[in-house]
Amino acid sequence: MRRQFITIKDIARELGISVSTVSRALRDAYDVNRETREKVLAKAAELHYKPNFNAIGLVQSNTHNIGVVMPGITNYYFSTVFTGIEEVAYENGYNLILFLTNDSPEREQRLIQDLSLSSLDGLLVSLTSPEDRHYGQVLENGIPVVFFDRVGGDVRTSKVMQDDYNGAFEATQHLIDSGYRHIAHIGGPAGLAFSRQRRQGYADALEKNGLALREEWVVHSGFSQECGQQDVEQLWKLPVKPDAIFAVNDRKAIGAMLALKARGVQIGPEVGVVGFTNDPVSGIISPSLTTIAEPAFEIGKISCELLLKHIARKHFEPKAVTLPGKLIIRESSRKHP
Amino acid sequence: MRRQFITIKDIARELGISVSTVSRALRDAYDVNRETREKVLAKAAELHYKPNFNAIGLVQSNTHNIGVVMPGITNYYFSTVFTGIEEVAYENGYNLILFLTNDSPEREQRLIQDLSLSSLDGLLVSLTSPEDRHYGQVLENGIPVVFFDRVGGDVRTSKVMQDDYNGAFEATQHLIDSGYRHIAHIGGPAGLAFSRQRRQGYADALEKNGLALREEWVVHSGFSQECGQQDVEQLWKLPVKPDAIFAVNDRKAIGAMLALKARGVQIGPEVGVVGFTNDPVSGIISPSLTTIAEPAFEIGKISCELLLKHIARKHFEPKAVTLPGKLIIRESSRKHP
DNA sequence: TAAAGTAGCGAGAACGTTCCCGGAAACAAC
DNA sequence: GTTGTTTCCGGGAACGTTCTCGCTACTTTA
Repeated sequence: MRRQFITIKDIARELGISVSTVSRALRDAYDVNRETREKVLAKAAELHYKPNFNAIGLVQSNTHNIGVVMPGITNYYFSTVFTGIEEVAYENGYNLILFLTNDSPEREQRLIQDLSLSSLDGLLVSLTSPEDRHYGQVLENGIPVVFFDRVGGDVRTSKVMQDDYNGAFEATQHLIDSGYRHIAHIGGPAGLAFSRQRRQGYADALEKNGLALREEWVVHSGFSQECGQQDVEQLWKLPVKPDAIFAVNDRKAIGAMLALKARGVQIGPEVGVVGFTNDPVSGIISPSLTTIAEPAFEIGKISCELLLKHIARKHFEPKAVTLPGKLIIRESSRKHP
Repeated sequence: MRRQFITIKDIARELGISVSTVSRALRDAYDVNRETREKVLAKAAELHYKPNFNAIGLVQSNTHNIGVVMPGITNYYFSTVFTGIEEVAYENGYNLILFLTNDSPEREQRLIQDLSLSSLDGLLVSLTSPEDRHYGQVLENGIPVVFFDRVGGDVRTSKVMQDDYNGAFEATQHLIDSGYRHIAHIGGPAGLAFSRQRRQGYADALEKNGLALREEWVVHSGFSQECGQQDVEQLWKLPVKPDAIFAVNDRKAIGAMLALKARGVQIGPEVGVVGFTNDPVSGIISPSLTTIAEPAFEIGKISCELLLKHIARKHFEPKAVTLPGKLIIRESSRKHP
């Protein structure tokens, strides 16, 4: 069971010098002769020496591990954020330990309880629960946390998110500019901050253009494509039907489009649809989906960079970074060909 | 910089007993009085004790970390495999450290060189390079490796893959059964084993049905959608054009479909298309894509289960598991409506 | 030429845990 | 009352590394 690796003791013995010297030589070169250092480096390479991070972590109590907590990894947004995180982490010699909550708040809770804080230097979190209080204890233990995308409001730390409000505003404004007047909104879970933000952007755009917000045209449910389909079914039971839909994300927008197609509704001319995310699918489907592109990769990069700063400096002042989205106009919002 | 956590020493001191006893009490209950054990457990909970995995790992030289090496995480297949891996790992108390190669063999090489073997109990790998020799050293160090999806042939260890040959055979047979006779194949990088397998399945299905394989109708390039588009451009320069395409994966199939659409070719009636993967997109696009569904989630689960067995038993006999794919018939291969 | 400074190195504790071994106490058996 | 057995607990080494301190030998300064 127990494995045996080359250690600095082996190097020291073979070279007839002390472990202290080997240790110094392998890190900074201070207090060690150039020749000695080169001999150590050569021997280390020859023996294929690999440092034992458990030992280093034990004495330095840092681990070069970063925990990433996400609802899932199978969708475009999160996997792209992760790729951004990975780029920065890899460059800085950090490993990423990925935890998935599967959109279950209970699992998120349990995960944090079980988390071995001593094997983590920091945490990058996109919340599953509507609140972030359970991360307070992590922070108190001196483990920096950076929230991205789904952020909370209770815990004082850095956050990175897209500009949900303005994105939603712009999306809705675009529908209005395209000639639609009866605009519905199919949103995410009502408890989550970004659901509220996007809804607010939608509502304010309506108001600014003198359009009334009809409560029955605003539906909140889950994130999935199926939810999008169900939401449309619900909307289409109403006596007065909308002529456009702003969806909280592309998956729901696509669900909505499928439901509309099934009803024989022409997307674009009859009913306009705008999503949010810019999932690659949105450019492939037919008609292609107008959407707000989220800077997912950037969000991953910036989150990780901020976390590294928190790790490096105990009292790094928390920052809140908001990145703008970008309206991508495609066919699903073209009323007049 | 240095953080302070509750240790078993603190528990021992507060309870007036030795660290050995606390250590025993927190693990198996053998050799420790029930009362003592309960007192320890209570105190540990009260102080919010969390074990230090660096220390445990140092003495036991196991870490409860599994490394996962993949080309990327942003596509459906790999993110789903990862989710399967995560399920098993989480149940068994293992953390996952995810490394991405970005489809760069050099980066894969460098990654393995840098890998701190002492902080890993095992490795789950989908190859980026066409060969697996560089993992030999990892195995020699006593770190079990399990390959999935893109497996190699040199290193003797467990492998988990889908049945590429039969999947490709079935896909091609389906095209023939549907009435297509001039079937082209747009494949992955020629060096990779599964590219060859799928190509062979395609070739054998042609042969079995008495159709000639035309070398100019077989194109090998990368994996991306753009590659699929380019491959079609290349095929459509030929004097005799194919009337069907079997693509090595859905992304290339979709690229091909976009290129065909751009040329005004009707997909289905004029040219049949079959992919491989069953990416969710394939059911959403129009026309929907006929494809071979890969058991991605299952592959993740089984790979991780096998790896855990290798970790538990030094001389666990390597297994090669092949999972069947499943033909999903949709619109893109419907010649006669 | 003596004092002071500096470069380079080694000894040994420390990090938090497990594990091996020895021993005390309690009890049973002769 | 001695011996043996069991139950429970403590001491201390070990894991591989860093880090602090102190020592030697050489160089510089006055």
